[in-house]
Amino acid sequence: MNYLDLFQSLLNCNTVEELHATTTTIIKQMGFEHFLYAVRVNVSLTRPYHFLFSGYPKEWREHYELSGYAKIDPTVQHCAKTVIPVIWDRKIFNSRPTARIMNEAGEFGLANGASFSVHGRQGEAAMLSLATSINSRQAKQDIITMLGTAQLLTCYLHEAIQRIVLSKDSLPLKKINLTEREKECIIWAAEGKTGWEIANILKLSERTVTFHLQNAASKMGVSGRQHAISRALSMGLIAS
Amino acid sequence: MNYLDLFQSLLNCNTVEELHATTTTIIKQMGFEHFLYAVRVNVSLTRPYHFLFSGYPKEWREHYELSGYAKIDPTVQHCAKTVIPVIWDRKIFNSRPTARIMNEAGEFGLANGASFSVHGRQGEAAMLSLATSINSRQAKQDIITMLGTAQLLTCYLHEAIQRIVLSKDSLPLKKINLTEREKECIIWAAEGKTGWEIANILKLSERTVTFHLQNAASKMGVSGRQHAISRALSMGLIAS
DNA sequence: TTTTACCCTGTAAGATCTTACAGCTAGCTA
DNA sequence: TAGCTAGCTGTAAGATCTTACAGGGTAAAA
Repeated sequence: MNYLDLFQSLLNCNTVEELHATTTTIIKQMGFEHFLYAVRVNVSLTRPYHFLFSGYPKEWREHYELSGYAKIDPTVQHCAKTVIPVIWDRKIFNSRPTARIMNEAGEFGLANGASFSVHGRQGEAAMLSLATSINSRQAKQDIITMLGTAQLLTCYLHEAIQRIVLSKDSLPLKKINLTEREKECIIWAAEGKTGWEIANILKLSERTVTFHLQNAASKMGVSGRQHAISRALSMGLIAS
Repeated sequence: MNYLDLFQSLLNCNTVEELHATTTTIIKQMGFEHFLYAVRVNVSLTRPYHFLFSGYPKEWREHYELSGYAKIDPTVQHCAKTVIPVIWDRKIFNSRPTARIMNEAGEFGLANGASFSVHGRQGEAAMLSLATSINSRQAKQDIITMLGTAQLLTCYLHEAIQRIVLSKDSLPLKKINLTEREKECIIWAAEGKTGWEIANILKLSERTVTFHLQNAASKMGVSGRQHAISRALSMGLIAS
């Protein structure tokens, strides 16, 4: 089967609902029953934006949320640390409370599965979990066989979410266009240069540097150089 | 064939040489002949750190470098923009100068291939290109079939590079441990708060806030709040 | 017991940033 | 021609940061 065409179809979705339906179809063809995609965007460090795209049983999601499992879930911690996937296993859920998560998940139809990590160029951190209720040696083997395809799905799904959800106006990654000068000034400010130094580097007056930094800050809806620097960095506005 | 075990072996490599040999073996089993992995780490915005891990013909690398192709290479631009892979094709290399790149690459044994993108949680941006000299319809089809596996390889290779190269002392991502207080202070400073405001938020004296920010800055080898903020952000030191 | 890491606080001079006021040029498009 | 965007510059008061000096504490590890 050619999964590539299927994955491409994710990019043609225009609404979250459409994307949900397409994703559901795809993961079923891959032999999974449930999926959960979650992404965190550091628009603000203290109030990051979270988006959840769930194909999990609603009851399990609620229980998971109420129990605060996200804080101790080993798959979440794994995906926060590395870019390689993790296959659900007793070796991973090895402590008392985490083993409980796994057992309870099994009761809700999430017996076997794997979690995949993907990061975007603007610092978004996302993970996709795929699960099946079948609990057999063969099911585990099937997951291993599917690992590459699933990792690829993760990339495509993230790209689709990025386009549909994260890039829309009034949403975290909405396009802010900094001018060249503004970027230059922010970059040098981020390197610890003073206004006077930046003026020398760019052959401008110090006043002009201040001016550009103010403009950049107001475009990003923040006030102050430090805030401007952090916003520009965490939103990937000045990446080379 | 179970590629997972092969990929896991990448993580057991201890030197770059060992990793190179293992990678070469793997990509050959996958039906490719050449590979090129490149990563950029934003230790500094104006002087980012680059690491190249090449299984490309030396002559082609030199020619590519001398010609400044990196600036216009569509695969590089693609990987900088998205997290999904791109298969080399005339549709991608569609302008006069880029078509030339593709033709010349073919002469050096890089006729068909694909490029994969991966980002790390510390903001590293990496790409892996895999290529074969075979130029047939079947070769293209084989690449499509291998796309998932290759994307997974990209993740594992990046993780291995991260461990062997990027995390070593005196190298860009060497471990810097900020204390909780230092992180808190930096985070609030990055949110645009003044020293006095941070003091109020954290129930400290303003002097103490200054103190922690200075400590954090000196740990990171920078001077000034703005520099500290940008370094902490771009090195992922304060990610939640 | 000494060392180490972490945490906390004060004063004060001088450098730097913020924000208010104000005005100029050039190129492009409607 | 008018309106727009981007770029550029000046002055000045007051807020904020930097850096120098100084000092205090707890808790865990060696």
